Amino acid sequence: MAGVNETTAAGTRVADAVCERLREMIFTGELPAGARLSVPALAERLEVSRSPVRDAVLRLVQERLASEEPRRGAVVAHVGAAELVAIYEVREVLEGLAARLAVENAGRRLVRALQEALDDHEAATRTADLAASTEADLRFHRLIREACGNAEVVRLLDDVQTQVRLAMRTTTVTSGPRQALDDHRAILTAIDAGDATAAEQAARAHIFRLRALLQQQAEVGV
Amino acid sequence: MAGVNETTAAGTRVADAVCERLREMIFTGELPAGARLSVPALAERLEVSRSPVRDAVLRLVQERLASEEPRRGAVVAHVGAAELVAIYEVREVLEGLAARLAVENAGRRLVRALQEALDDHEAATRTADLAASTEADLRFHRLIREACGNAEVVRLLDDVQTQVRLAMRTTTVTSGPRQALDDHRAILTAIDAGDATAAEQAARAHIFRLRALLQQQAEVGV
DNA sequence: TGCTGCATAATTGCATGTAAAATCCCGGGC
DNA sequence: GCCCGGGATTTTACATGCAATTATGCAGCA
Repeated sequence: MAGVNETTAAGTRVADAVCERLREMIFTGELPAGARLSVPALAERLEVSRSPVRDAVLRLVQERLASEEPRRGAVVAHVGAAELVAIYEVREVLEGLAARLAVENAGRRLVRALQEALDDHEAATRTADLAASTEADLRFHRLIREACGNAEVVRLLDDVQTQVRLAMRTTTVTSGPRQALDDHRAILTAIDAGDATAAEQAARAHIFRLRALLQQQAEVGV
Repeated sequence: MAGVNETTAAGTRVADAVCERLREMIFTGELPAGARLSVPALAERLEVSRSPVRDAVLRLVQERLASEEPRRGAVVAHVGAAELVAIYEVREVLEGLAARLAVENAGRRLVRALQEALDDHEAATRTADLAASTEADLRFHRLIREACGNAEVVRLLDDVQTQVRLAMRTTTVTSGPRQALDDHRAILTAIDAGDATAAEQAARAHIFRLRALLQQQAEVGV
């Protein structure tokens, strides 16, 4: 029942399924930050042998969802407020770059998709639908980075998002939804106008404000 | 003889030694881009069993020194001109960020170390000592990123440098040494003046020019 | 109660066996 | 000459065994 009961799709390795399952367990909190990732224990729990579990845990370490010390095993990584701030400093310039490149590479279709995400976001905020609001927010950012035409940027921002998700499990971060909407509108306006520099500035300003909020909340938390 | 003849230091795993040895083989060209990383063959060559070799190859894949397709093994990654340009777009904003943070965090000691690196770079350029010139160049950039106080930035720029080194094995990139010196002087001047914005701009402009050179050479190559 | 030291148990990291799949080699057909 | 198909060979990915190391539990002592 608790096994890796995936429909073994073509070319699927057990290690991939285990890795995905472990990610899920981490993000749902089933494996909280600091939990030991014992290979034999997980192998029994997931009803597979130790080899694919070992591979999966090593991958999680590489992805920094887990941290390890040699000969002492791996534990679910803990992303603290300080690390999150550092990540947001990086995110600021990467989102700025993505917005600039998106203007240079993309066309009307992007603008329409962004407008739609923004409308959904607005509607979800009005009805206080947190899940839909978060989804539309994430979609807005994903549309921009996937339109930027730079695979490195996409990969790095995906990593950033993963780390942020992990941090959310321990650090509470409530970004003001109204501010985010205003920021997104400014970004869309710049992209719509074809102004790459303005888009970069607006995207950076957006993340800058989120980071300021983070730091503020971290200080209160301390 | 060809084995992993490391002095097995405390806490050292065989897999670590193998990973380091494989990196070395990749960067020296002993394993050229596209070469298959056959686990049994490497295990025999390095005189270890297949397990640590497997772990090492998986890590190289995660580091993107190798690429793999499921069930078809891994090969040494090939970083083409297009990928390198994408990497330099990212590098531009990251070096800019590092320079800005360095101004905000560091003090006189950084300025002195940078001045020294710049002097060495200048001297090496005058005597046409390519190795010393490259070393001083790399040192200048390393000093800045390690002074920035953001572990994420350091890690990402280290990754960038690794990818660039890998690309150098296939793509020839000769950056104009005089331009680099001028750029570095401008960066140092801004840092010395404590002007974070100017430092960010100067660092970005430096990488921007390197990227323009890359694109130019790539076009000639095509 | 709280700490120390030892025996037990569990885990890590490496070695090796194996089925299924991919690659390679080579002769035959067009 | 060039492409296709079939069998031998290699390789991958998983399973499992094992020694060294580390964590754990527990008795004894202050």
